[in-house]
Amino acid sequence: MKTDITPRQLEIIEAAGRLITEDGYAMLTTKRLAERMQFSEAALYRHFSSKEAILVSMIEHLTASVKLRMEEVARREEDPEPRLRAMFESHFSYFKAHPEYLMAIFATNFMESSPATDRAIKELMEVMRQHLRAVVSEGQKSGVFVKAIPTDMLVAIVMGTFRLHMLQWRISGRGFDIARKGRSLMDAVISLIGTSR
Amino acid sequence: MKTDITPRQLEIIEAAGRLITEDGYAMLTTKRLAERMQFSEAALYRHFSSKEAILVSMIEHLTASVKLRMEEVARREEDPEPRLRAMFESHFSYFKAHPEYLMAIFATNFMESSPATDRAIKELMEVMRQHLRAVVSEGQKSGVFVKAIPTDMLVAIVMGTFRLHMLQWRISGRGFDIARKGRSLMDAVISLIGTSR
DNA sequence: CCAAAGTTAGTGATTACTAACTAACCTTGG
DNA sequence: CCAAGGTTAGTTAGTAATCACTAACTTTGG
Repeated sequence: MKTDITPRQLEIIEAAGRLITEDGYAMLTTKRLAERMQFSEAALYRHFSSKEAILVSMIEHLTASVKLRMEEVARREEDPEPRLRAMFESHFSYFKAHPEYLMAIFATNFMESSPATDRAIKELMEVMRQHLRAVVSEGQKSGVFVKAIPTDMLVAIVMGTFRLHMLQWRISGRGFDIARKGRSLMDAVISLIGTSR
Repeated sequence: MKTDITPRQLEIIEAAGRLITEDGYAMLTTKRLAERMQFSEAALYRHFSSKEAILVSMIEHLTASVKLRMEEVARREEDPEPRLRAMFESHFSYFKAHPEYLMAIFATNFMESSPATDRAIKELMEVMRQHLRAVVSEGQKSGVFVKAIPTDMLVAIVMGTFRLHMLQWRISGRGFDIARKGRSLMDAVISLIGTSR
């Protein structure tokens, strides 16, 4: 897995993400992407070996960002509950600033279209899950989250709620404040899985 | 919205769903669909006016099924808690029997590819949400579900958990028992949003 | 008999990608 | 110092393959 990327490659990735977020995955064509980049179709292939490579690179870029941000949060916030909150805050502000990567969260539909893309998406989901699992598990140990329910189930509940929130934001055309609404939604979830109530 | 469908149309819809679930949406082409149906491409157009119409018809068919099943459950189970459980039981056994419609749950990704498909998918999500909202709201009124959290948030949590469960089932290649695992996951969710604990 | 459901043989449009060429910008050796 | 050579990033003009879809004709069941 290559994670190093040239500035020009990043521009292309961002443009591709924007196209998908705006008009859907089916509308991401090399022609349209080249138009957006204000250069010819052939120029794309000076930076990427294939269209698939652009997608994979984009998902890997997002994965790297998630890793970085989650590790930063883990360093900043020690206690499970504020840390869980901070993790979502980080996601919300990131996607607010980079809505072009929203599609990667829901990329599961063009899954099975190519093994490489498939793998990259699974990796992204897994990275998110692992970071979530760590904090939830710790919270259970320290007694702030309920112990009666298996860690993986709590993780599934939290992650599922987060994903649906992102999806509804996207469906609404980003028509509401993802951070504000997300904060209160996550407050609700945390209060539910919390032991204090 | 047309919901009446010929037997032959249903066969085509099922074949299309199977193709998408097996190989991804990008692999649903008129050529491959015709091959599956063991007839020529042109024959497709004796039953549907366009490829888009097939998709829309498929989603509407699923929507109709959801409506029917949820109404049946509402008639069978009065109390909110067992009714919520029965709703998910119904979904699990339905998708177990008809995995070809799984993609429609995640269809939100190829949204914006066409307005008609877009509308049909939104309608499906809305129908599911409304049935869920009804039972959750009733449970809050009767005091079996927590009142401190707004209905719509509880609905988002339950629905998000359900969707992620379905997604993981799909990612795993339907490699586990969706009903068994789903039952305990939903037990966990219901215990969390319940007032008894 | 005729309509419903199939066939063959195409259509133009679009797709991702490539070959061949070039202008501008390093790098390096005499 | 400076020119020869190499690299980078662009260009134009294609390519074969595939796409959804159609026209015109045929078969068949009630």
